[in-house]
Amino acid sequence: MAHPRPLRADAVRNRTKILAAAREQITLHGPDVPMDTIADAAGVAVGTLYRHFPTKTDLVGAVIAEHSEIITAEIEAAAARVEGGAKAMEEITTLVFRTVEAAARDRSVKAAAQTLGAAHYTEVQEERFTGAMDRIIAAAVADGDLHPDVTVDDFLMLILTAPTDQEPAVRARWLTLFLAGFTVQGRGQG
Amino acid sequence: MAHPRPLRADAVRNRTKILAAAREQITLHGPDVPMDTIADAAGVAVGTLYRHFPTKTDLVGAVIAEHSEIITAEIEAAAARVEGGAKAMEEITTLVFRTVEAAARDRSVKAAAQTLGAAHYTEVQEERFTGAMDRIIAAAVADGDLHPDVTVDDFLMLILTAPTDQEPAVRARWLTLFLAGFTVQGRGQG
Amino acid sequence: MAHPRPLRADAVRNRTKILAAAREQITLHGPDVPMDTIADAAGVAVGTLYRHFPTKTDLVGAVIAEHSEIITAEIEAAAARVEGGAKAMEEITTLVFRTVEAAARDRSVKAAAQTLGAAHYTEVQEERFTGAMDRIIAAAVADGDLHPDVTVDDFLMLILTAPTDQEPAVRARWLTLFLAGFTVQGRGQG
Amino acid sequence: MAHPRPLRADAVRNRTKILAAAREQITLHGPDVPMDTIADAAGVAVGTLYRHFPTKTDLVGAVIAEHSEIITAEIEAAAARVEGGAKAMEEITTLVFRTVEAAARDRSVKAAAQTLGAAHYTEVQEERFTGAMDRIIAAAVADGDLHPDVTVDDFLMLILTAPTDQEPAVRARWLTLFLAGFTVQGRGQG
DNA sequence: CATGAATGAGTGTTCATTCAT
DNA sequence: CATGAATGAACACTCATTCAT
Repeated sequence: MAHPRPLRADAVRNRTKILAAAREQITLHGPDVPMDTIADAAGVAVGTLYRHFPTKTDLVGAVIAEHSEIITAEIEAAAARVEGGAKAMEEITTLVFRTVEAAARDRSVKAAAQTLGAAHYTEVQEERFTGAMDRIIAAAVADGDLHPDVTVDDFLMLILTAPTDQEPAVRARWLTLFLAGFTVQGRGQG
Repeated sequence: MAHPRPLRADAVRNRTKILAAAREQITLHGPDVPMDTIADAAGVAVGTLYRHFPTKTDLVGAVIAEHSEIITAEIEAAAARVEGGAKAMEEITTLVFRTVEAAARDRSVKAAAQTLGAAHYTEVQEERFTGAMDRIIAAAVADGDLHPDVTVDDFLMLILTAPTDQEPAVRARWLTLFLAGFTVQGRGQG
Repeated sequence: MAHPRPLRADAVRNRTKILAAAREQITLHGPDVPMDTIADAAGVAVGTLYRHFPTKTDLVGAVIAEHSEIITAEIEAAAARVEGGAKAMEEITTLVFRTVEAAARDRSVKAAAQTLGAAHYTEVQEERFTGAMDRIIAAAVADGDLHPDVTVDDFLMLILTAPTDQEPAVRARWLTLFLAGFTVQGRGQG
Repeated sequence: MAHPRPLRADAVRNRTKILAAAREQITLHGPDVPMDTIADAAGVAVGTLYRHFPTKTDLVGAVIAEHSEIITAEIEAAAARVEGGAKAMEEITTLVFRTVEAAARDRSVKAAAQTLGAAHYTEVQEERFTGAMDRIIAAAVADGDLHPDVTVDDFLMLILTAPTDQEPAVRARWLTLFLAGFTVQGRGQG
C-alpha cells in the first residue's frame, strides 16, 4: 500500500521539478523555449526530461493539463459551496475573475495552447469539470440570475478568449462586457 | 505623366506573388513557416524574398499591414453608408461579423500579431480606423442602440479576442454573447 | 588618333569611378565588402561593375595594381632625384617611410593581397620598379651607406611585412630595427 | 585523487580532434573555412563543434591560444637553459628561428590572428612569456650581445611580422636583416 | 536510472554572379 | 550599353532528439 521503492520518490520529485521549471520557463520565454533551458532550470539533464516526457509536445501538454486540473478543482470547490447554500451567480463571477487572472499571470497556458492547438484535457477531467459547472449553472438559472441557454461551453469560450496579455483594467472591461450577455436581462427575457 | 520606368513590371508582379504566398503559407502553417517555403510557394528564389523584404519580420509585417488596410477600408465604407442614412447598429453588427469571419479565414493576422507582438498599424491607418469607427459609434448611440460608454477600443478587443480558430457556429454564439454587452439594455440604462 | 567614339568617354569615367569607390570601400571595410556596396558607392549598378571587371578578384586586383603603380612611380621619381645628385640613402629612407605609411593608411593593399594571395604586378611594372630601385641601391652602395648584398627583394619584403595595423610609433620602431640591417655597419664590414 | 568522471573521455578526445582539424583546415584554407568543413575533417557533426566552441571566433581563438602556449613553453625552456649557463644570444637566435619556422608551418596562427584581430593570450600566459623573455634579454645585454634598448615587444613584432608565407630561404634572409638591428654593433654603441 | 555529449536537419540571411528589360 | 531584379549555393548557428557512458 505504501510506496514500494524509495527510488520512485526521486522520480516523483524530478517530475515535479521539471513541471515547475517548464511552467516557469514557458511563462517567461514562451513555448519556444529550448528543452535544454527547461532542463537547466529544473536542475536535471535533458535526458531526464525525455525520460519523463518523451516529446516536447508532451511536456507542454502536461503543463497545460496541470493548469486545467487547478481550474477543475476550483470549480468543484465552488460547486460544493453552492450546494452548501452560497449564491450561485456570485460564485460564477468570482470563479471567472480568478480563473482569467490566473491565466493572465501564467501565460504558459494560453501561449502553449495556442502553439500546440491540441486539447489537453483528460476525459475524467472533462467530466468533473462539466459536472460541477453544470450544477452551478443550474443553480444560477434557478435563481433567475443566468440566462437559461447558457452552457458550460460558453464559460470555456470565455476563459479561452479572455485577453490575458492585456492590462488588468482592459481585462476587467472585457469581462464586464462579456458577462452582460450571460444574465437574464442581458438579452431580454429570452 | 505615367510611371517613368516600366522596368518594375516583374518586380511588382513578384512582390504581389510573394505577398500572396506569404499570406497563404502563414495562414496554413502559422508565422513560423520557413522563408524557403514561402519562396517556393511564390515560385521565386529566397534571394528575391529578401530583396523585397529585408527581414522575415518585414514580410510578416507586410502581410498584417495588408490585412489591416482591408479592415480599415471596410470600416470607412460602413461609416460612409451610415452618413448616407443606413442604420448604424446594423452596420456595426455586419461589420463585426464580417471582420471576425475574415480573421478566422485568414489566421495569418492573429497568429502573426501574436508572435511578433508589435503594432503594425500605420499612424495614418489608425487615425482613419478610429475616426470612421467613432462616427459609426456616435450614430448608434444617438439611435439609442448602443450603450453610451462603448468605445473604439471595445471593438478592437472584440476583434482581437474572437475565437477565430473555432467553428463558425461557436464563433456566432460567442459574438451573440459579447455583443449583448454593447447594447443599452444589455447593461441596463447604467 | 583622337577618341573615335564619345561613348568611350563614359566608359572611362565609369571605370575611374568604380576603381575609386572600390579603393575607398576596401580601405573602409576590408576586401570582404560586397560588390553591391562598391557599386552603390560608385553610383552605378552592379551590372556595370561586372562589365568592367568580370570578377570580384579582378576588381580587387585592379585596386592593388593601381596602388602598385603609385609606388612604382614614386620610386622612379626618387631614382631620378638620385641621378640628379640627391643622397641615395636619404631617398631610400624617405621612400620606405612614405610607402609603409601609405600602406598603413590604405589597408586595401595588404588586406587584399593577403586575401587574394596572387601577384598583381604587371611585368612592365615589375621591370620599372626593379630598374629604378636597382639604380638607387647601386648609388647608395657606392656611397658606402648600404650593405652591398642588399637587393630589391629585400625592400619588397620590408614593405610587405611592415606592421601596418599597428600604431605609427610601433611602426617607426620596427623600421628603425629593420633598416639597421641594411647599412654597412649594421652587419659589420661584410 | 584522479578525475572523478571518466565520462569526459570521448569529450576530451573530440575536443582534441576538433582542435587538430581546425588547425589543419585553417592552415590549409585560411580562417574563412566553413565550420562544416572543420566538422567533417574532425569526423564529428557541427553540433559537436558548437558544443565545444560556442562560436567560430572561439574555435579560432582556441587554435591561436594553443599555439601561443607552445611558444610560451619554448621561451620558458630557453630561459631555464640560460639560467643554467647557456649563451643567451644563441638561445635567442635559435628561439626566433624555431618560432618563426613553426609559425610558417602552421599558418593558422597568423591568418587567424589577422582576420579576427583579437588578443588571444591569457594574462597568465602573457606574464609567463614576458617574464621568461625579460630574463633572456637581460642576460644577452649583460653579455654585450644585445642592444640595451631591445624589449620583449621588439621580439613580438619580429614574430608577428615574419614572412611566414614565403620560402624558408626568403624568411632566413629576412631574419638576418632584422636581427642585425638587435645587436650592439648593429646600430652603433647607442 | 541519470547524465550530457553527439547528431544533423533546419533556420534566417548574405552575396557573387547572371540576364531580362 | 546600363540597370537592377533574380538566382541559389553558402554560411553560422540552433535545437529536438538519441544513446553511449
